[in-house]
Amino acid sequence: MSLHDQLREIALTEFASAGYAATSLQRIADLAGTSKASVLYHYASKEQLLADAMAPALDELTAIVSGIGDVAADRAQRIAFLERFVDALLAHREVVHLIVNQSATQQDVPAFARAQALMRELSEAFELAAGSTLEKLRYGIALAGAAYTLAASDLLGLDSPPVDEIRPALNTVLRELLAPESKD
Amino acid sequence: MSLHDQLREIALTEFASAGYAATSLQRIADLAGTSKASVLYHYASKEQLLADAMAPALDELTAIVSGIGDVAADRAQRIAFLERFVDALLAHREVVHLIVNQSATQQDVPAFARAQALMRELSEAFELAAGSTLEKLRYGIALAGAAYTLAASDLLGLDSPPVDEIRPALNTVLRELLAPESKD
DNA sequence: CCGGATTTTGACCGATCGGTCAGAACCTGA
DNA sequence: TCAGGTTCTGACCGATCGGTCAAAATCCGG
Repeated sequence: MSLHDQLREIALTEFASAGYAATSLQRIADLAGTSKASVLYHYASKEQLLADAMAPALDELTAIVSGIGDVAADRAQRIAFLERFVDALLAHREVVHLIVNQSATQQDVPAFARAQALMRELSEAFELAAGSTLEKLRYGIALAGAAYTLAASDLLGLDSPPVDEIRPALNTVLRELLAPESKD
Repeated sequence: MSLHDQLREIALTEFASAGYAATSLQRIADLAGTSKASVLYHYASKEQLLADAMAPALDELTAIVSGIGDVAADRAQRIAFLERFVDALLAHREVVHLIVNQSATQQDVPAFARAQALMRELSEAFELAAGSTLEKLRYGIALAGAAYTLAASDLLGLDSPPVDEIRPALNTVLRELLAPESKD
C-alpha cells in the first residue's frame, strides 16, 4: 500500500482512539515511520487529512440519509432505512466513533461540521416523522444509542461480539423501537 | 455568588459547549471578567477546575450505580434504578454532555478517567444482567441513547421540550426496552 | 489609621503544535 | 549517464497554551 493511503488509515485510527485534537502530525508520522513534513506533503493540512479519512463514510451516510423516503408512514421503508443505517454503522465504525464522540466539540473543523450537519438532517427527518415528545425520544434513543453503543464498545474494553452477531441484534432492537409489528 | 463559584459554573458551561481542550483558561477568565492568573489562584490547575466542576454530578452518579442492586432478576429494582438514572441525567445535563462527548478521548485527564470508569462499571453491571448479545445491545442502546440524546439535543439546535415533559417520556422508553410488563 | 492576610494582576517561561521552505535524496525514462 | 520530476527531510517560524512569580491592590479586624 502506498504511503499516501497508509497515512490516511493510521490517521483515522489515531483520530478515533486518541482524538483529533490530541493526535499530532508528528505522532502520525512516527507511526508511519516517516517525517511530519512528509505527512504535510501528502495532505495539505491536518484538516484535509481528516476530511479525506472520513469522506468515504460520510458520503455513504449522506446518501442513506438523503434517500430516507417517507419514513413516517411506511413501515417497510422504515425497516429498509434501518437496515441500511445499521450496515453503514458497522462498515465504518471508526468514523462513527469520530462523529459520535468528537464532532460535537470540533465544529470549526470542516469534516466535523459536515458530520454535524448530517446528524442534524437525520434528526430533522425523524422530527417530522414523530408526533409526540415520546416518539421523538424513541427515535433519538434508538439511533443515537445504536451509534454510541457501537462506538463505545471498543473503547470500554468490552469484548464486542463478531459483526454477524451484532448486525441482526441491532436490527432487532431498532425494529422493536421504531417499527414494531403492531404499528402500521 | 463568589468568584470562586462563578468560575466553576462558567468553566462547566464552556467545557460542555466548546470542549475541554478547546477552552483556554484565558477565555474562562475573559467570560468572568478577571485575569487568567486569577483563575489559577482559585483552582490549582485547569484539570482541578474541571474536576471540581464535575464532582457533584459524578458523586451522584457513582452513588446511583453503586446501589444498583440486583438489576437482573427484579423488575421493580430495574424500574427504580432507571428512575434514579433519568433524574440524575436531567439534573446534570452539562456534565452528562461532557461525559458522553469528551471522556472517550481525554482519558489522561483524571476527571474524565473517573467518568470513564463509571461508565465501565455501569456497563459491566448490565453485562452480567444480560444473557445474550441481543440483551446486551438493548441495555447499551437504552442507556447510551438516553444519555446521548439528552446531551445532543442542546447541541443540534433542537428545541428541547421542558423537563417535566421529557422525564416521563424518557422513563417510558427505557421501561419499554429494559422493563417491559411482560417480563418478570 | 495601620498591618497582615487575601486576592488580583501583568510579565514571563517552556513546551507543543501546525505549517513553511530550501534543499537533499530518490526514481525513471531517454 | 544524465536530466526532470517526484518524494522526503531537518531546520525553522509564529502562535497558543498551561503555569509561575513577584509585586501591586484590596480587604478587614484591632
